[in-house]
Amino acid sequence: MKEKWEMKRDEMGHRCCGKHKVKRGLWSPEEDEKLLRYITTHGHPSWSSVPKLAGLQRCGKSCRLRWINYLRPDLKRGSFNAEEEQTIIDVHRILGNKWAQIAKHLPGRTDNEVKNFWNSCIKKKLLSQGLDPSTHNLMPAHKRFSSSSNNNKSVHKATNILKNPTQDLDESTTAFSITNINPPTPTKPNRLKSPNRTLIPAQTMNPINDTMSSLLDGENMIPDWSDVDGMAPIQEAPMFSSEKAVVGVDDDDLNMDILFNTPSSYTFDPDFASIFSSAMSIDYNPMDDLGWTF
DNA sequence: AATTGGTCCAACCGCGGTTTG
DNA sequence: TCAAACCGCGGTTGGACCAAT
Repeated sequence: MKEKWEMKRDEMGHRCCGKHKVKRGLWSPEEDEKLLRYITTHGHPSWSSVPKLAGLQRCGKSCRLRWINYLRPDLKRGSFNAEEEQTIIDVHRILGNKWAQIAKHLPGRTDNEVKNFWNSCIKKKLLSQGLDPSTHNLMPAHKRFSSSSNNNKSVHKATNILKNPTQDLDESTTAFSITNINPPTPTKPNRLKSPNRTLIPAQTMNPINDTMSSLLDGENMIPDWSDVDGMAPIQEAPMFSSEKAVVGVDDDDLNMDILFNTPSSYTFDPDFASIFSSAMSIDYNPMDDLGWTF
């Protein structure tokens, strides 16, 4: 049973489209075809005029959304890979819920897709690791580790390392895994809701070091945060080589391990307070990262 | 086989910023 | 200068799907 306001809304159409009665809900293949054909032929100088010109009973907003999130030819389909996931986590840590900005670092992905992936997968993963998804800080003790004893083990180990950096660490072994707490969760393949949905094979994605390196000024390797909004995706993944501590991304299980002398994605000053600041500080401020040397 | 509860994703809503007349 | 129209974004929701019971 519909509420009165809902019936009025349906009768009147979208708020954004005023008096025109428009179709809502899932798009049919016929509608997709009409929109696709129109936009590939004419472009979309004005979204508000697209539905009329394309012969669709939809509002311009709905057409725009359908194009951006589904019909655009450059869209990538399928599950997010480990590198994409790490990119999202890292950029989110810097930008927060700026899904559109985050999506710019993931070619072929939409803000909606990133947002859904965050809410359905990454958020839970961080929570299960005792990390606050909004701040990426370690949550207070009473809020975390309620479900996993492994988490406690990892943090205890990290705490020990912090107290005594030389203990447990050598130059070739993984000393501490920040996220190696839960087994890797295989991402489900996208369900094929729309009848004409096609899956495009995953392409090589920008690894996280692309994202982070784009924040750095070339010569001094100092983060240029002023350009965060304008960051363009970078195609090639520069490989840092350094004797400093390295936080890398494990492709197999998306674990971020702190390694030594391993060419990987990030290099940090071997000041352990800095290395572990993101994982260990409850009052952690993302801008603390500025103290890191890359 | 039917039911139920959880997950995931496509699409909608509403707001704020920008453009236009 | 201002109001209306437009656009883009983030938050939210509805419902399809799936697994457990």
